[in-house]
Amino acid sequence: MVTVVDVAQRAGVSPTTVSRVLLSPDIVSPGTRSRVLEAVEALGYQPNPMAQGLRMGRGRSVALLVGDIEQSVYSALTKHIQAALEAIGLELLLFNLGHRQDRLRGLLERAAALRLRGICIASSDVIPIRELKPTIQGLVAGGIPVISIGQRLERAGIPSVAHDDTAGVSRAVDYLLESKRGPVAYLGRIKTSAAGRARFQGYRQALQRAGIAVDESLVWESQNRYRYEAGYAEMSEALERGVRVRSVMAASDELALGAMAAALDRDLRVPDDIAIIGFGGVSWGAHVRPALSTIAGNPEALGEHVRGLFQAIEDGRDIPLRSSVELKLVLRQSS
Amino acid sequence: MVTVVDVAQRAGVSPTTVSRVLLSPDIVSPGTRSRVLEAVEALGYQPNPMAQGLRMGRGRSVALLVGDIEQSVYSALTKHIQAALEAIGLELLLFNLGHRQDRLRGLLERAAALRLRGICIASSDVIPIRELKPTIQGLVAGGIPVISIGQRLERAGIPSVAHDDTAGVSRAVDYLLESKRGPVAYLGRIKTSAAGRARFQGYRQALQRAGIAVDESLVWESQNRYRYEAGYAEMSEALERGVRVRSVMAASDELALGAMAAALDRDLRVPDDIAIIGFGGVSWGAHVRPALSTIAGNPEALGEHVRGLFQAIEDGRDIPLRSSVELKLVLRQSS
DNA sequence: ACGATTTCAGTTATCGTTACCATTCAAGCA
DNA sequence: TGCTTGAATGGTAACGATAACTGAAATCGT
Repeated sequence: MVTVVDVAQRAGVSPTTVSRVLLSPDIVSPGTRSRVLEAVEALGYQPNPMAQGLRMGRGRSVALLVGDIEQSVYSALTKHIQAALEAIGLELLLFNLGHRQDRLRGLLERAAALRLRGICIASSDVIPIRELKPTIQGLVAGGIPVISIGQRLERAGIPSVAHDDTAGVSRAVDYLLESKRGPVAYLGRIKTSAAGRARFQGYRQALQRAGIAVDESLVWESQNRYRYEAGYAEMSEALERGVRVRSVMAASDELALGAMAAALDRDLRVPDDIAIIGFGGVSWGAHVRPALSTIAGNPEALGEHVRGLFQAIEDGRDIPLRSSVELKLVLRQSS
Repeated sequence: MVTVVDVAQRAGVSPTTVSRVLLSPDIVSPGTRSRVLEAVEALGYQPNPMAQGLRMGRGRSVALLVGDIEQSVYSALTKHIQAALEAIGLELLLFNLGHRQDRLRGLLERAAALRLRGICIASSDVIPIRELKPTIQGLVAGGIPVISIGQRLERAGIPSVAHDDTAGVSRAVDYLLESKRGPVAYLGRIKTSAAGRARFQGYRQALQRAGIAVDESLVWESQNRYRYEAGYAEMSEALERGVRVRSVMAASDELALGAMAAALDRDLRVPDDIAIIGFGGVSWGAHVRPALSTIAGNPEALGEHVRGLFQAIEDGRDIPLRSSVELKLVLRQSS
């Protein structure tokens, strides 16, 4: 492998100068600079990141701790974060949490030794933040920024970038209300997570604006996470009970699909008998029949924000504790 | 941060001994060893990976070059590969190719400088292998193994682990034939990729075993990759033409879903009028109505194989140029 | 035209670890 | 006993890069 010394020899300068040309070109005279650059080019020199990392006290990789890469929300996010980091010359070290808290803890403890450039936590699972806070503060104090994506952790002092769930759901419920189909039900977990609360809050806000009181029999609080079966079960149950409902705002696309399947299995027509809007904007939503209307996330914008944050960090600027990204309402066949 | 020197002082030995305890414990006397271990424990020492990497000439990270992490095949694979690598103390550096050849090339060229432990290419896209071969050979010669996952590149000398597509499709077509519904169509790209050829080969083998000649009007060669719209278009067209067909073997789940939608849109019943089996085993296949029968991949087994390969590499053993993983036929409602 | 300041490049030390060689000491053997 | 052999450990020099310091030349102001 070709090293700084090789380049230096070829350019007739010292290794330091080579380093300078690469890191802060403006403090080197134009003549020397171009000679060095030429040598770099000719020899195909690429700095050894481990030597750099050792010397500078930190590497070029950012760890992404993701809830479950297999879920499309996370894989989409991962894709854009990777692109965003690559755009500013950083690498993505991927760790799949698989929804296990102990792994998060362990990873966070290893992080300092890894000399990471930063840590992104992208998980919608409940994070034992109280317990983790000292570890995280230690990391931040040691120069390793920790940010949360998709889950608001700003109250714990962790810069967070997330979608504005309340506004998104609110807009979708507005739409369902405007179509004047009758009662709108809400399907999703509410109390178990901040995101759940935020989404439900959007539902309440929309009803409130329309001057409608929340009917408890139309709030179906699914217990079994955000999965398909729960949606199917809740919808089936409501239909069994004979609840009068013309549209459903589901807090996830899986739930929505489950609810839709339950309705279809009972020979109800979607959207004629029941309109359904999901949340998440997963790609398969467009391919099921009827195609699922949904409140889609904007992973690209999320990625851009992350890029902005890291760029700010690199430049030594302060970063905001809270940033929001707008969701968008994607209307397809189901509503 | 605590270093070897700190540990050495506390244990009353030299840094060399500490290093030895950690890397080859058996050449240190039990007494010293336990004293060192105790000091490591007490101080919470964690080796600096960059210093190690610099000294030893390579790091602990493996790059995964993935076609498109957003596709569930790849995200599932990524998940298991990450777990497999972590199990042997390696880290996963993720790069999303986004189906762009130039990126693959660029990444491969940067790889040597990154001092990677290895490179996994997981892409079903056409790889300009002839052009890339010298670069890859350079990497291998430089001690960085390159392996392919999901695409057979063994003819180019690249160790590959992939599903046995031919056997999988063959088994599924056997099943469709056995149900005696009549003509079985094949839907998918054939000539454009080795995987396409392998899958089609499975179709041919099954027909051949059953003593049936391949009917060209039942072979629908979709041009537009493996996507939904292509499936929809091909199926529609065949139906328009009045082709007599009772079941469809689709080379991807997206194609299958497209074909299914086309059939459904023409008021045909699935599986009663037309049975459909897809390929890929994506998770949403279970959630669409009717639930999609499919030939499912086995990403976990793939991950295990990769772990085996890297373990072998670490141990200095030779690795096989070709390994296969069995697909499994998942029968749901559509067949 | 002379000292003060700036610009530019080189020298040296260091980041934390491990490989190589040297050293010590005990055991084995004739 | 004296010599070889081996096990166990320590000293030191790298790995490849950069930061702090140093020195020389160039620029500046008056």
